[in-house]
Amino acid sequence: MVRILCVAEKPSIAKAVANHLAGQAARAENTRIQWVKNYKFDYNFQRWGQSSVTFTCVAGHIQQQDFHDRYRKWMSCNPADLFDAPILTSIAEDKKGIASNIESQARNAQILFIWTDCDREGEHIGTEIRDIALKVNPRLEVCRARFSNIERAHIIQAARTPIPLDEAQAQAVAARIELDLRLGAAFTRMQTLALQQMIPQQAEQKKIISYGSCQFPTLGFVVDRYLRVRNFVPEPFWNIKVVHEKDGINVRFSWRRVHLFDRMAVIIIYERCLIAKTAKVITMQKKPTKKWKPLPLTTVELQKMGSLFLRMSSQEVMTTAEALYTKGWISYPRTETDQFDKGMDLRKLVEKQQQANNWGGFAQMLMNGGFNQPRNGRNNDKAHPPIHPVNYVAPTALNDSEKRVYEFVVRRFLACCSEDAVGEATDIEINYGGEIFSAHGLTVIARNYLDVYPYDRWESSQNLPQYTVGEVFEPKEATMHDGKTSAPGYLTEPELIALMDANGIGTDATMAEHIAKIKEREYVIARPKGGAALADGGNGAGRGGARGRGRGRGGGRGGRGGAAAQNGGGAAGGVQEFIPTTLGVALIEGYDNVGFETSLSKPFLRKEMELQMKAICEGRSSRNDVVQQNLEQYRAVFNRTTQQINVLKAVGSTDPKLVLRRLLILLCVYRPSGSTLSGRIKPEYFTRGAQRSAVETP
DNA sequence: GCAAGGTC
Repeated sequence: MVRILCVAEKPSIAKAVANHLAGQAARAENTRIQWVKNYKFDYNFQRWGQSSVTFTCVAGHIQQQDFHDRYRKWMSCNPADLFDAPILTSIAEDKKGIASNIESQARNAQILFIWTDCDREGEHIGTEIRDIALKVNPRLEVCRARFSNIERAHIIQAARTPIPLDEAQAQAVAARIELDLRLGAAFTRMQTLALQQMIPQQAEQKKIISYGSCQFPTLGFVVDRYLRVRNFVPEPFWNIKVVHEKDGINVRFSWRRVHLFDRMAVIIIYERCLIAKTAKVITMQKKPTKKWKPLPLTTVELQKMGSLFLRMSSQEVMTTAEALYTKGWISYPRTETDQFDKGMDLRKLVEKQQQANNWGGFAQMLMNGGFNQPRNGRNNDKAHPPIHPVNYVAPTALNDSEKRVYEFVVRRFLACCSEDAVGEATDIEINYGGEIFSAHGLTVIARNYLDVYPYDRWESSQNLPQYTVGEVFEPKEATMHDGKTSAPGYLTEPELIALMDANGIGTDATMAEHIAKIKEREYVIARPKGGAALADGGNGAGRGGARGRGRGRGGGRGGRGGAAAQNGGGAAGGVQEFIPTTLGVALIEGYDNVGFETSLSKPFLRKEMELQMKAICEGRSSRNDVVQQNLEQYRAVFNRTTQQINVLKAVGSTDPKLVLRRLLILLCVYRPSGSTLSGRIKPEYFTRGAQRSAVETP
């Protein structure tokens, strides 16, 4: 029989695929690594016939790259040398056991069949596995499986039609790895060595001042918003409100123009209304409306909702979700997919939740005919299904944060399998002195999914009385009001995640880490939203007024803290907001003003790298070209920055308090245009959209 | 003492 070695990217895939192919629970041999098993069974492959199979796995990347010893010590070389210092590839210390398992299994095999995830990183991991195996057995025939989920039929089809590894994709990843390492190390050392001594706090604690292609843009978003808040100048506005009493109900009409920034104009319009005396109904509409149930859960959405409603940081949410996954309660928590595969038996999963105290009744209702197929979003990573519960677990078996995350995952899943909420909307429009005013009402008729999903709110407003078109009435009140626009809030964690996602900063699995990193580096501090009072007086008075300003806040999910209270009690809303430290602002401002068109803090560089990786994948570019071209560009920034810091040092300030101030000013000396730290509004980036692209607004 | 990516 042919001997075939199959290797998956992670234990769960190895187990699932092995069992599918074996047609039963495959025999699992223990290895020296606790979570890695070698599954043994026979299988009749279309290509090789009846075969003896060993199915094992790795756990992500196996190799690691680092500089030679000579360059590894910080003081052993100039940081600039890292742009072309030789890089060593070796087996990562904690992967030695995994590598030797592959080696010993490969010795006996004739064919290496790779089952890593079908994405770029998976392709690279595949080449790592191949290289290790070929070293001990050069005659191995190597191929990979193409699969996008672990449904039985799909897996069997993949086993039938192996394809070659995609060399180009692996090369693209190799380019990314090399650039991240060289640039990260070079800039981190340079910044730290040059700036640490100038900042007493950093020097005392030997704090690193790191640079990374993801952490810097992440910091950039926080600083960007901070400057918007700081530079915000409230603008006074005026508006008109109309009230009419009918059937004992006070109907409040709001102005279609919302508000105007010209007091005189509003006075004139207001007088026209008063002179007109009566208003005429021009629209009276009642129409059915819906609030759509949520989409199937992706990682990004889990992190956003988690930091909004579960009183946890996105990193805690992820750590907890991973624990729940490892214990077998929820599915793989790293996925971009918001569509359930048609073939998936969702009812079976709903069924398991019937025994729950809190939502069991709802699950039963779904089983008794209430079930609806979930909506489909636009994303499918072809690797993993949306996050969903795979088994029921009693809350008593979970710790506090696990309880909250599990509950959220289950409720979200049940909501997806439920029905949209149904309501009736009433819209009334009146013409009053030539101006249009409107009133909007909502009656919720059937809550449906909302019953199991307290994180969404949709409530009936006051019932509006019946009007008829053409009806004329005299308003009870018409009043003119003034207000002023209010500053946006500091960036919250869910908003930051949305920005990172929309601009392709990090992956769903790493975004939370980058956020944690800029906290750890003391580039930003996190605090509960609305903690200390803002200079502008917060959100109170002018909330409605902010609508007309166009440049609003990013996420647009401001006022929904309420559901947190329903869900587990305690303080409503645990949303964190981020404020950059002086150091954080200095770094971003500094690089923004080094004098290059695109700053290191902007997401475009990452986006650019993404495009170049794509070019490698499509054969339009090569790994070497991309690496060299990028290194050249960054070297210019590196040299310029080093120069500027040297200028700063030459000043020889001894007053530590003034040093940072100087740093800011000096770093700004070379800026091309007349922008300064104060009084500048930078572009706000994409906050929505599945496309992973950054757009520089003019 | 550096990065970001995978995963346990």
